[in-house]
Parts: sequence; structure tokens; C-alpha cells
Amino acid sequence: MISQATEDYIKIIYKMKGNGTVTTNSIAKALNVTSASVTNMLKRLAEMRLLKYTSYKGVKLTKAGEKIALEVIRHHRLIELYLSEIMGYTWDEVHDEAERLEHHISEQFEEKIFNMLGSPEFDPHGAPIPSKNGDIPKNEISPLTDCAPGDYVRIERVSDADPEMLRYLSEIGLVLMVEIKILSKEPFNGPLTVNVGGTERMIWDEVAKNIYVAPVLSNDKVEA
Amino acid sequence: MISQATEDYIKIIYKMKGNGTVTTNSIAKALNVTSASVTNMLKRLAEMRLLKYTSYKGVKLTKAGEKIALEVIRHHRLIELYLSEIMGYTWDEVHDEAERLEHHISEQFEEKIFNMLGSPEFDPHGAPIPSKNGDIPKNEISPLTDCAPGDYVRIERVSDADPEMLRYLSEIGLVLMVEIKILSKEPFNGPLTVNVGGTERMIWDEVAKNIYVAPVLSNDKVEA
DNA sequence: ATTAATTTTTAGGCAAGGCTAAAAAATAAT
DNA sequence: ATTATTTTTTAGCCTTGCCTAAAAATTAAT
Ligand SMILES: [Mn+2]
Ligand SMILES: [Mn+2]
Ligand SMILES: [Mn+2]
Ligand SMILES: [Mn+2]
Repeated sequence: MISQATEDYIKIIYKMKGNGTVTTNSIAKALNVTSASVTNMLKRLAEMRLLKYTSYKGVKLTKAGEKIALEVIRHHRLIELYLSEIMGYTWDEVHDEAERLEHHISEQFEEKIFNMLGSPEFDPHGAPIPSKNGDIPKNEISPLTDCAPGDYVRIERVSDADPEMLRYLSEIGLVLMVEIKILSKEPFNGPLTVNVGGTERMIWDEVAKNIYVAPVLSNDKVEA
Repeated sequence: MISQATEDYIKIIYKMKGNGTVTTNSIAKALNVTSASVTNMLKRLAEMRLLKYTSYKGVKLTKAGEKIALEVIRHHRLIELYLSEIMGYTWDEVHDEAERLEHHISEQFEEKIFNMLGSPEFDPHGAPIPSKNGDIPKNEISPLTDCAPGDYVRIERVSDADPEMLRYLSEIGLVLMVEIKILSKEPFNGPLTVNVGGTERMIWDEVAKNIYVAPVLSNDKVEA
């Protein structure tokens, strides 16, 4: 059996591979353990052939490691969606529960909830759910911070890192699939003003960073 | 946080307290570990004030220990019922899944499934679900092996220990709430013959041991 | 009352996964 | 090119839970 700690290391390494080299320190920070602990674990994971580890140089998952990462992420996102769709959790409550359960459900459980949810492709925060064989549903999204005045976009994904932020976002109506129009944007990472369901809102960098959007095709637009 | 191992020890000790003194060996057998491991753990549990441990003499849970036991058992049985009622598991599939999940769900999760299930009192095998404050729903049941010819009884509980046995029982129609009439019983733990839904069945000791029944009041009887 | 058998505890080890403090390597600054 | 800073690794230690083998205590049989 593969341990919870192992799964958490592998998962975080997988998630960090986007932003350049995955270093000892970055893993330590993400998992809230010391770098010494990370070095120790990386050696063991390399021993298990779940990743390739070059001292001082960083780390890269093997095929086997990536498979485990995708499996855990699939569990996590399916559970999040299940909690929210079937059990009535709010989107700020699902992450912590999923973070534990992802390591302890059976394949049968995974399959059952996958079917109950109608073969879903995205979790409650818009994150793609890897398929059983590791394919990741694609959708074209970009950071809200990249938008320009005049853009008309739909919220397609939010970061699930901070429950407080999620509560704030739903409070001000910034939930998935909501369409917003960018009214203005100040330079130097300054605040945006947007129109959300008829209300004008200011969204500053700290908040905007959490939101990803896709353009609304002009023929779908409903002028606000 | 209290570890999974701790919870499993406490739970098994609680369950064994019915049959006389709980000994090192009996715990070892039940948990499939060596007696040396048990001695070691008992010392730690005593240190944590979860039980009173007298060398060579056996063990008894404290109030704190009992509270943990009841909490874990409540989780286990609620999860079993949830899996069977809401997710379509069969009664032979629920135990293993519950055995892991019981240690990892939150109080919120517990509450949600409790409500979804309509404040249930018994699990899919007829075992009572301890209430939030530790009360255990009572029902008057006795072993099927204690029945005498002529008795008319209802199946109120089955042992969930062996999935194979559970599959066999449902195969021959011996599921919860089914009413059966005892036709004959051989001495020396010999087989019983019973009438189940019009069919005559032989139930020998190994099988009968798993079944607990309550008498059906004569005015409720439906002659078979 | 001894002796034999059984149960339980001790002693000593091991693997996983953490930690701190010190050493070494890599990077950045002068 | 040195020197200073940051990153990473080593070394040594700890706790949890498990193990085996040997010793001690208890219980059962003669
Ligand atoms: Mn996790
Ligand atoms: Mn999510
Ligand atoms: Mn368990
Ligand atoms: Mn049960």
C-alpha cells in the first residue's frame, strides 16, 4: 500500500511542475515540512521509482509517479464535486474534507460517485477531473488579471486554496459560469472594475489572481 | 489528532468488553498483530488515560476511551448505512469501505449523512448506531441458535464479520426483517429447519451463529 | 507441591516520517 | 576572484507502530 505522505508529496510535485524546476525548498514550503524532511522523502520516492531525483538539481516524476498523482487528483476533485452536488457542502467547505478522503476511498467508491455525478469533467472550482486513464479535460482559460477593458468573459475556474477567499467571492457573486464585463483596469496590477449581474464591482489584484475566465462569444452576450 | 491505530485498538477493546476480561492475547488476535505489539500499545493508551491497564490482568476503557469507541462505531455504522442506502452498495460490500472511512470523515460529514439518512438507529446489519451523545438504541434480540421448534421470529441482526457469509445469507433469503418459522432443531448444535417465505431451509450451526432474531407477536403473524 | 503449559511482558530491532543543527554546495554580490 | 548569502544535504535524534526471541508471570496438570 502507498502511504498518505507519499501521495501528498507526489501530488504536490505534480502540481508544481508547471512553474519550472521543482525544488526541495518549494516542496517543503508547500507541504509545511522542513527541507531536511523533503530531501529524506525524495530519496525514498526515487528509490521507489516514483520520481527521478538529482541532488541539488530538482526532481521529476516518472510515468509511475505521474499515474499516482493523477489518481489522487481525480479522487480529490470527484470527492469535492460529490460533497458539493450531492451532500450540499458549499464550495469553501469541500477542500479540507477531500484532502483527507482522497487517500482512503476505494476504486469502487470512486466509480460509484463518478456515475452518480454523471461522468463529470470539472470540479466545483472549475478544475478538470483527470479521466480514469489520465486524460485531462481541456478548457481555454486565462487569468482575469490579463483582461482588458471591454472584454466580456465568463468565470471558468477559481483557486481552491483559500476558503476565506471562496466565501468572499460567492458573497460578491463571483461564482463559476457568471459572466462579467471588464469596465476598467489600472496599471501596475491595479484594481479592475467589472460589471457583475448589473452591479459595478472593484476587484483588486489579491482577489483577481484567484479567478480564471474564458471570453464569451459575442453572439452569446447578454448586455448588462 | 488521534491516530487510526489508536482508534482501532479502542474500538476493538470496547467491542470485546461484553465477553469477560479483555486480554492482551484476545486483542492481538482480533487486530492481527503480535501480543508484544499489544502490550506496547496498551501502555501508551494507559498513558493517554484512554484505558486502565493492569499488567497481566487486562484492560478497561476509561470514560474518555469509551467516548472515542462510540464515536468511531457511530461513524462506522452511519457510513455502512450511507453506502448501502444512498450509494447502492450491497451489505457484504460496506464493511471494508467503512472500516477505513470511519477514521477520516469530519463531524460535518457525519452530521450530513445522519440527516440524509433521516436520523437512523440501525445499520444495514441491524447493529445499533450510537447517538451523538453515546446512547445506544436498544432492541430485544436473541441468537437464532436459541430458538425452539414452533418459534416464529424476525431476523433483526446479522454479523457483519464475513462478507462471504453475508452473500450466502442474502442468496437464501435470510435478510433483515424477514420472518421465519422454526420447524425443527437437532441437539448438539445440530441444524435447524426453518420456513423462509414458503421455502423450507436447513440452517446449520456455522450459519445460524450469525443470525439474531426477535419473536414476532402472534397477532402480527402471517402464516407461511 | 512440582512440573508443564500458556499468557504476558521485556529487550532489542526496524521502517516511516517528522525535527534541529551543522556542513557542504550552489548562487549572488562585491 | 573572493566573499557573502541562500539552498540543499548530512548527521543525529525522536515518536509511532510494528516485529522476533527470550524472560517472567500466571494458570493448569500431575
Ligand atoms: Mn491529501
Ligand atoms: Mn477543487
Ligand atoms: Mn478501522
Ligand atoms: Mn455493520
